[in-house]
Amino acid sequence: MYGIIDCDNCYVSCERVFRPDLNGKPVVVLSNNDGCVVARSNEAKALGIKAGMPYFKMMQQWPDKDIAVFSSNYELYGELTARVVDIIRQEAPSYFRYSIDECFVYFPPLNDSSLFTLHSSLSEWGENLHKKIKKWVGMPVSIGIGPTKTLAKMASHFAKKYPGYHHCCLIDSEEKRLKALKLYPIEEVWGIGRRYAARLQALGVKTAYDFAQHHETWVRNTFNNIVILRTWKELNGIDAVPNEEMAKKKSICTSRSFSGMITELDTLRTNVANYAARCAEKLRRQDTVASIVSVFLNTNFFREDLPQYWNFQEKRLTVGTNSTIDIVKAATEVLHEIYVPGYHYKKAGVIVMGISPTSPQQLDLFDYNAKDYDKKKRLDKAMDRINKINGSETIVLGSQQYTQKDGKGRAEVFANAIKHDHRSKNPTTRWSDIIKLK
DNA sequence: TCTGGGGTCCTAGGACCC
DNA sequence: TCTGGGGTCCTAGGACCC
Repeated sequence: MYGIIDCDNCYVSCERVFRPDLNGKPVVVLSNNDGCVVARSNEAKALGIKAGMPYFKMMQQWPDKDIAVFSSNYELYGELTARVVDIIRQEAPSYFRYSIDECFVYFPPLNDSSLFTLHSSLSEWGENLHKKIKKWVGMPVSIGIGPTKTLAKMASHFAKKYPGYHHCCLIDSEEKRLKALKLYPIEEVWGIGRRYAARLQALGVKTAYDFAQHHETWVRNTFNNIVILRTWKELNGIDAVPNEEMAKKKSICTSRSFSGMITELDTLRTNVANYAARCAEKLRRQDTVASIVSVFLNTNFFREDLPQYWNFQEKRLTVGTNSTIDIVKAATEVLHEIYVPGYHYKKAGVIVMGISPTSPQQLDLFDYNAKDYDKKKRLDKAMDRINKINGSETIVLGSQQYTQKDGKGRAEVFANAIKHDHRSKNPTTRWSDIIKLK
């Protein structure tokens, strides 16, 4: 059996941990630059606020509503969800984290597990886990349990929707499985996206049950696609979606939209240097190196009145690296190749690929600077440590600093202007934000 | 005025190998 | 008249997920 633990309205719930006064009120969390709505409380959903809706449109549509608005604060969300995972680790025989707000657990056959000497049933296990996470972290979760991951996901939606389940829904019989399938719209099935849903509906498939009832040959012939076939099997109770071993990432991307638009190469270069440095940090955190560094650049697609430009290029390195200096250098070189003056740029990003383990590493026989490998490694280690203790970007490369000329032509450093007008504090990660009790 | 930021997997087709 | 049989690797594009 599989279980999935899913944080309810994750980002909103994180914000409410330190703002209990917002319980029961409409709350939304925005994307970077306060662009779109990415998380909504149940009250906000009830108002009709859609996921992905631009913030300015929400304000136009509900100008007078008392809606609490937060800029995204990933430092806070990352820390609180890590606490949730810590509890799951203690309570589950084995688990794998699927996303920032979801975690799968795997239950071995019943008689093999001592877990069930403590809990008489799986649903009791789930209800207790919910209580513990709510009490210890303040995060509400929904738990679904079923014979396949797809059915567990389905169960978690029922747990979310119907209070009668006490936050945990269990599909452990043929009768329950069929009942759940009949109540479940096809477009909400895990693995069925917009395109497949439209095709299926056109073929008369409205519910998960309609789909599961079709013969395997029909699915094969209609879609000729192994992914959707797995989903069909899972709905029929056959374990088919491979368990991800939480492998190391095969590509790592850091990209941002700018709050305004950028025309100057210098400013783009500073941004790209920062994204590259973030990629290097992410590589080091999973103990890997990359041998391909790529950069993309685009103008504002929403501005049809302006000329449009998009480009992407990569640089292949002889030796895989996770050194901030190396990756920033490579990214900067690529940027110079794709930058064309005269356009108003809205977004840039760095993607590193060709990822392999840090060791064993093939070095370059003909590289005269080989002695620098060690130096750079120690430098990165020192920087990572400082940034971990004192907060990210406490120490950066010079090329990462945003500067502008003052009246006398001297460079002044300033903070990068990603818009975060409604950002909450970080009481769990910043000394300056610690909550004072009276 | 204002529109996010990450990832994965599969398939078809082309280039190449013996 | 007749023109084999088996592979691998890479890339682009399309689908999906959160």
